[in-house]
Amino acid sequence: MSKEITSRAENYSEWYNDLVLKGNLADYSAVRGCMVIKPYGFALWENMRDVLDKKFKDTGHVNAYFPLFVPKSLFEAEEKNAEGFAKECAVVTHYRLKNNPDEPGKLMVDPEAKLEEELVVRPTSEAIIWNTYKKWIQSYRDLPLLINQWANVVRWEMRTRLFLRTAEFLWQEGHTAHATRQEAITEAEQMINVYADFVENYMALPVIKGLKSESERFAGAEETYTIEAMMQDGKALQSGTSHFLGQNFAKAFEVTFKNKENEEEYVWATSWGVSTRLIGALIMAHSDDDGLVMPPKLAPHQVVIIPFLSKNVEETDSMIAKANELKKELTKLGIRTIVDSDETKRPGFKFAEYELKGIPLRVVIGPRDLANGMVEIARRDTKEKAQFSIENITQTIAGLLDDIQQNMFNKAKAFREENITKVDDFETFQKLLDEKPGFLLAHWDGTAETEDKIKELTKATIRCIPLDNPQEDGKCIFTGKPSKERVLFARAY
RNA sequence: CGGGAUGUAGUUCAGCCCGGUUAGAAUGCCUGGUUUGGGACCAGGAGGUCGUUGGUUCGAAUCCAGCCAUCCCGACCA
Repeated sequence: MSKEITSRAENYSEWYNDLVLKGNLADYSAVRGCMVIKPYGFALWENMRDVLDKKFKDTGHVNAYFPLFVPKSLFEAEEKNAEGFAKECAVVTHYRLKNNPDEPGKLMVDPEAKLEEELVVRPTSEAIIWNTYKKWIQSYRDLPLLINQWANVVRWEMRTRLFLRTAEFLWQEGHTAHATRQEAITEAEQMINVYADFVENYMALPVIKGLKSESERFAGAEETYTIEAMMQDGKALQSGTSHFLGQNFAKAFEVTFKNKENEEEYVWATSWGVSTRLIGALIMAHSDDDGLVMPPKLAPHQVVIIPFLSKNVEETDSMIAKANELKKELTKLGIRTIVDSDETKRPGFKFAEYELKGIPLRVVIGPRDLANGMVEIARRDTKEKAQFSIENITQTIAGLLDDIQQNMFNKAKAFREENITKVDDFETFQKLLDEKPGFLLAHWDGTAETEDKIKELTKATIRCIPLDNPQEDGKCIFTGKPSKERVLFARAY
């Protein structure tokens, strides 16, 4: 009532904004293009971060932290990388303010305090990190160097959207150095697999792994691996990337090592990252017109217990005691549980509120059911309500959480399968994009010109060349030239 | 960076076209009471230098100009 959500059918992007704002994940700030991540949204990010961080450590990586500022001379060292990001860099030019003599009480940039060299606020950290690696790497014995950092970066985007594209965002960036080309490629592949595993098994969102075409590749990379997920409006969202950087950065920053034969060699590099954008993906993939739907494995709260309260103080106290007792048992099993015994809010209000927040399970403890040894459990994903015996209730709840996790994945996967189409002529290709948004598998002649033209005409881009792609002879959908495999096209966020 | 819009109570907005005593509503908040199995009701109360600077005027939320900020749609991008 007080928190009306725009329906998906009515306006998909307003629906998305409503969920973020009314679901208490984030808020607009006074800073252009920058959002405030609220406690509920940050708790979600922390859960994602914890899982990923463990996966990184399990694959041999360690965390470190590098500076926010990159001197311009370092930033420009790797030309392609610099060129790719130049248009969206925030730059620090001064280090001091002073009182404005013309406007008392106001401050102005002190022209005396101009920096000798401008500092770029990192849009990504390759430059500062490779400048550091130069000092750290001398011998093959120093390799591989496997470092990750959790950080914020700034990209001065023209147009921003909560979580999907903000001027400042949080992410992790792994930067590794290797002795051989093959080892670096193996690392880049390993990390895209780590991401795919995370997104599929924790976010309950199926992804397509693939390689970026040359024009979609990361600036400075030889090869970019990507995972692409489908949102409920059929658009693609790039959810994570892992780059094989070749020796580009090693050469730009002169990072060399002595191999066992005492020969000087440039090191091989990778970098890989995922950002708070994943939160946007999670929202758009699973939520409905009643609010957020959180996958149990990442939900800040997995279970909310609502005891029914009445005028009968004794009865109310016993309901609250039961609720707290259950919470204790669930917490012991590692299930994140909250109890809402707020007497000033009616149940209906609470139901709506927790549905909006997307809490996977709602357990209602009331005198009526309890008399029969039952509690009511409602699941957020299907909206089903049912009575369950209070005996073994913790097992029941644990089982339901697993079931929801699996169901959400299956549902998202079924939706994706329904909306992937093989297309063999351009007319159908265009028609489908407008009438039935989704992913299109089509033949492409492999040239950037064709890719550009298709993009210009349809706004669809090549999301990736899927890994393990079946090889089949065909003709480019646009030019008719021969092609060996289909690539994935879609409109994207 | 082009196009569109907005800025008034914590929030969403009305009032502005056609200037005039004390700037309204809903919701939220506080107090008291009745309620509580799907977004309760009654009564009382607090809360605004109308984004900002300047101009016109006897008088500006309202008219004019500048500035600032935010949102939406495009192009660009994780």
